Amino acid sequence: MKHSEKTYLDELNEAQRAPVVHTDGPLIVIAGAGSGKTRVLTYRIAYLMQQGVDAFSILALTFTNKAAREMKSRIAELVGESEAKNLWMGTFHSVFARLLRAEADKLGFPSNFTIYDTQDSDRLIAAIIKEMGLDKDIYKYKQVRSRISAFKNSLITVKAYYNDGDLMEADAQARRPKMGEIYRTYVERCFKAGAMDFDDLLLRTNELLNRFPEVLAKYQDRFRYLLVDEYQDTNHSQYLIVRALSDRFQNICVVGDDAQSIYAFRGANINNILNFQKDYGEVALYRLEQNYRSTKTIVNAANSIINHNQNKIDKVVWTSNDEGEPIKVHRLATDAEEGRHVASTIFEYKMQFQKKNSDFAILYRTNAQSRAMEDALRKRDIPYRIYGGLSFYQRKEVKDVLAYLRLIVNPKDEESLKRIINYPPRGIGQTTVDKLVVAANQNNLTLMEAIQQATSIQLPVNAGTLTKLQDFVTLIQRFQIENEQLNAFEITDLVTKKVGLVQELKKDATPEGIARIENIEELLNGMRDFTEGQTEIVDATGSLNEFLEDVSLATDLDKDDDPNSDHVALMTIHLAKGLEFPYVFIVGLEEDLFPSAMSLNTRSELEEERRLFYVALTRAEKRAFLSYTLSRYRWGKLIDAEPSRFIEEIDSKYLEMHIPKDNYSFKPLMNTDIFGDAPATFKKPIQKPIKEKLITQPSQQQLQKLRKLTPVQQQVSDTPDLPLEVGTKVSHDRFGYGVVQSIEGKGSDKKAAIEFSSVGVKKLLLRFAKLTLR
DNA sequence: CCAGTGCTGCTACCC
DNA sequence: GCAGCACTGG
Repeated sequence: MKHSEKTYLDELNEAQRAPVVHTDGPLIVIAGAGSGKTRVLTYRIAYLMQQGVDAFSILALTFTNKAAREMKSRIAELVGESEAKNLWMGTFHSVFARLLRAEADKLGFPSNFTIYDTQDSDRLIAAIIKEMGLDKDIYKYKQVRSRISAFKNSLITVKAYYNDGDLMEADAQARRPKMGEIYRTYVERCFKAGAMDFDDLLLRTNELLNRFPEVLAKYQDRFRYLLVDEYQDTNHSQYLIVRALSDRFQNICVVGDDAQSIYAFRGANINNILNFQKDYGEVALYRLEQNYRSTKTIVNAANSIINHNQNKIDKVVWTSNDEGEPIKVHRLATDAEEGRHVASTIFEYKMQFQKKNSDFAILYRTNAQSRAMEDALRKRDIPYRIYGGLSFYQRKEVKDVLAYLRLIVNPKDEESLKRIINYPPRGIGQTTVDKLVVAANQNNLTLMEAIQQATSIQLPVNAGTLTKLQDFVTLIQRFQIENEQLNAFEITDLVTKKVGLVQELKKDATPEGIARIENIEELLNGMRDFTEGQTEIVDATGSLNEFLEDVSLATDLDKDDDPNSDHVALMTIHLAKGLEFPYVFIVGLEEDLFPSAMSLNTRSELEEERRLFYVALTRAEKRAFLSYTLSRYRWGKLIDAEPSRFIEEIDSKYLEMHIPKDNYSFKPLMNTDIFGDAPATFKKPIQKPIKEKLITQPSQQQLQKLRKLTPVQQQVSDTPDLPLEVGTKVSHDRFGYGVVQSIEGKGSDKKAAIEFSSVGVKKLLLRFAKLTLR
């Protein structure tokens, strides 16, 4: 069903409508959190199309593939599916990967080039450092990789590096004078392997547009309308691409929020948004300041945080929503306690207000914090899903399968070959691979070619090894022939069976081993869905090529949720950008964790952490819960923690503090200053006399401690956090086994109707009933 | 060449 | 607390 133009413009407020109907020329939309910025982008595209702009000439760059998909399907609702299909929409990386495949030959790359992920890059860099005989303790591959990445994101090519005395000097000072050589070798090897890393997708696009004016002209002419979401998070390389493409028509609309810029660490340049008005002439500026997402309390609390930053564009985010509930702040003794507290609060809210699991999100600064949360949720039988972390496609067993597929598609791929040439073991060891690499480099061949020409280049291996190598090449070549006839699913199925990957994994009967086999099965299922899903799209073939492209740029967030599953979401704050949840827990609000210890050196880094906190808080619609601990496990050790400065930065009138007095005793004596000053860890803590609603039932803490001692059967009591809900199976001393039918009342009056197999339904006052879970 | 063991470094985030 | 890697003995 097509909406008429009027209908959907009516769905926007005045501030939102203005940038939607301002079709031509450069414009910037500064959009506060929750102000409907996605809506503006979506409707703007729909509006352009209704004004007669061809879908083919619109390019929209989003921050995640998921955002692109959602926007596209919404546009399809507005203007029709067949039209929306022709839009170019996606992340910078996926859009320009596609463009590069079309133009790859100009840069000397095969059109089916492989995309190296971070791990591939790391392995290649580590190999190069080793081959060059450098000290791996000085040349740490991760540091080298991130430096190379920084070069690329600033458009510093190898040549530019060698022309820049300061850069070389800096590396020499850092005792890494060979940095340039590593960089050069890395670029050469990627090129020879027909591979691009993530940064190359942007760097090579710039190269393409700079070196080939006719290519630039072609795409300038094609993409007459550009839209860029999350513009505050673009890096220099992305900025230059946008700049180049929009240069001719200048119909460019960028949307962003400087207060939500959280990716400077990976090269994002906040100046891109701050300087937009200088970069283009006659820029129209629109502000979206009304927040539709959150309560007044949350919006104002968030404002009070961000006001501590110096570097910002002035804007006032406001809302006409309800006042809402104060933000709760809890102090817990340990990370495990924090987990239990979060889990029981979720449980309590679910019971009291009939909430779904998906109404809750737990946000943390680092992935490592998920464990304590998981443990607690699992004990409470609360379904959850962890987003991010090690993504599915990065798991070892999955990458092994993918390496076969990548090698079939692109036999030059060095990293994939090295990964699987002896997996499953086929008698080709490290020594042989080392010889192969040397021979390939000396003769300027790919590894695969070096094997094929082993005799003529006099590869120094014995006859047995040579046969094994040649058998491997034959295996891959057979697959290549098969691949011409088969779709992605069929070829993968064939590979896993023929190579015996699953048999190899079956040797390991541990739960981890079984999980690995299941992952491979899941990969196959995913591929089946992919191939079947592709049949509707005209120019898609369901080929392995396309699948691998999708996979290398997929993120964990992109994986569709099963619509039937209802779970609590666990993720880092970075990942939560752009999302919203009724109830949000922000955990681990401790100095050195959040703000991260690595951010404390400069003001700008600290300000980025603060923006990160702003992003976290503004995810919440109804209520936010903050917590911190007095000690937590980090790197396997229990370390002391002090409350994050960010808590103090929130205007205290929005807070409700829950600081139990008793768990001061958890502080080790060591931390008391022997000279009698206040303990150093409590530098002006959070005990200022705020509208304190201290916990009225001290039993809660005690109970949690009690539970810790009796983990087998939890004693049910009258605390609001008891894990009882309709359907809970319980056991009673006298009546035996039963199932909870309904719950009424609260506090000490809470009753449950329980159906016992022996005596039928009984209504019990939970204060007295001695129930245990079973 | 391979399997088992000990050591290291990580935990800041993502396409 | 764990994963990935290097080293070593068979």
